[in-house]
Amino acid sequence: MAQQEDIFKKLIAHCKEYGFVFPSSELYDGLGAVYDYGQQGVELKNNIKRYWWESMTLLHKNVVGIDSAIFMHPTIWKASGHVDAFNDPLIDNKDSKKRYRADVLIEEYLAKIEEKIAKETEKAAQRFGDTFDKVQFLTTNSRVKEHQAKWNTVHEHFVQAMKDPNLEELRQIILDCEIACPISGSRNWTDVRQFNLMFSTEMGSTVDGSLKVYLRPETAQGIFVNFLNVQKTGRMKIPFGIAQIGKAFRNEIVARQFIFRMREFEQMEMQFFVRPGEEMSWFNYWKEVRLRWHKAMGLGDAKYRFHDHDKLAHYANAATDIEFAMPFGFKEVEGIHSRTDFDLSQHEKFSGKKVQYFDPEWNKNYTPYVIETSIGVDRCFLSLLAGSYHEEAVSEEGGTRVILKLPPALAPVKLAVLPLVKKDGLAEKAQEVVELFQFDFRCQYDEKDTIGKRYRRQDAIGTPFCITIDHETLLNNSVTVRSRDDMSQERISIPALYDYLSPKLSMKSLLTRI
RNA sequence: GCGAAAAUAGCUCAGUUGGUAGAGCAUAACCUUGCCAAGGUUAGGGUCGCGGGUUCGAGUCCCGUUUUUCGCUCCA
Repeated sequence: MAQQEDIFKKLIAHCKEYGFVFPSSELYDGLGAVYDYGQQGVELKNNIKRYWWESMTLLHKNVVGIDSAIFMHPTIWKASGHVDAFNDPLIDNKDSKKRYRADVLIEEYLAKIEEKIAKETEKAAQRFGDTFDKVQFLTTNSRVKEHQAKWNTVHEHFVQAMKDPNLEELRQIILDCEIACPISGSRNWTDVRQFNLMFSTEMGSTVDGSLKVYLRPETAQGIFVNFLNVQKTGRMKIPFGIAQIGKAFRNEIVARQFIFRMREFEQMEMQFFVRPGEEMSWFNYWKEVRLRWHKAMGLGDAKYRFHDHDKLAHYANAATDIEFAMPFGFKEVEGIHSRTDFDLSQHEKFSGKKVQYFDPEWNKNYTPYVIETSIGVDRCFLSLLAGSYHEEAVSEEGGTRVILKLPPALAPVKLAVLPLVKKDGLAEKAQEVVELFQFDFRCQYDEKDTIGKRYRRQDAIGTPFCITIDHETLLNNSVTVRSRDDMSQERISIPALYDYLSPKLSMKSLLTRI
């Protein structure tokens, strides 16, 4: 594990050194859990997105894409459950380090008082038997009246404090009632804080007339609210899917582990709409399809596994994660959820508009069920880097070769064109080769330093092939093609290069492996 | 959020009881060489994370703060 963490550190350093990922706003000491993609990183990231997009929209005739706005009507987040679920007032016990919902602690306290009253009543009922008058007992017994008074005061205070809600008042109630932590037994509490995981901002330029809008915490809702638009204008028949790639934002309390958990991140989501009752077979279908997509990248099948959820979210009736062997353990890269008809039903309820599908075969309307596949672009990016980073001992002096064994179709730079020497017209010849491929493959030209150094530089960014122009090139128009993974070389004539390289570098080569 | 550690050139680090900020690699230019890193010459690059305090004087001591890492906590 220590060795693994060491590799993780090297990976982060490598990302910065070679222009894959930079900490955001580094010039100003950085911004927590936000990162920028550099010149190599953006290419790799775009290639990942293209691989996903084409696998969804080209390989599945019934999957189409959209690109919805980040800003959405605020009520959408009420319907989805995000506003309520993300707004709890929380308080920490400093001794046990446990975190509680402040309102739950107070409610539990009130429930205890109610219990006490009930017990007193029960005891009295047993003592007096048939002559017991419950109403009279409750209004006259001094101990019960004391409990009742306490309950009333606290409850009134509580309701008042929850209105805005007033966090200081909530804490005061906890202190007044001498509520103790169930674990440590202490009353050493922090302030009550509200953790809202959604970022919000104001829409509209005047302060008074502005509307509070949220930065979407997931892209899925943009698909759900466009379900009818796409279904009707695209004449889509169930089953069909809608795919989307886009940014999402979560104000994480603890954001760690490099780009694994960021406050601003990118998702690739596909919502697949199916008939009620058929969701489980589609769930299993997409599980397998998605796993094959990951494995086709060739990082090693053993690095992936499913993790089925025991505890399901409120909207799901089945859920699994595809986990990848990150340097810090197996971690979720993609989630596959059977979301039932929860989201569409909620939007029907909150919008007041019918969100249903007329099935011509069944000859009736229904709310479709949804299978969701949701993958984090950044997590996929991280898994690719972690899975392709290799160090090889090469020379006797103890030198190591650092290689990113990226899938060739996803590599930021596909070809490096290198003149063996600058003089004798080799540099000019190399430029011709660069121009020959400029519309087909991303090429990098490099004439600086020895040829060995240049090979190493390309290895470090994962360039699959290096083309070297030497003196023989001028004689017979052939070049050497050097492979990244095994350093082997092959002599190919320039006119034959395209047919040699294209099958190895094209996106099609990757897509056909799924 | 709590606790611990760290922060000096692009990277890895050195910097003596507190006394003018260094090395290697990397980068750029030129010369030399040419198929798997580390030939020569020269140059650029740091208000030592930021702010305050102690001191004649702070990279060094003290306080605060920011960022990062680790552990706990949290996690649709």
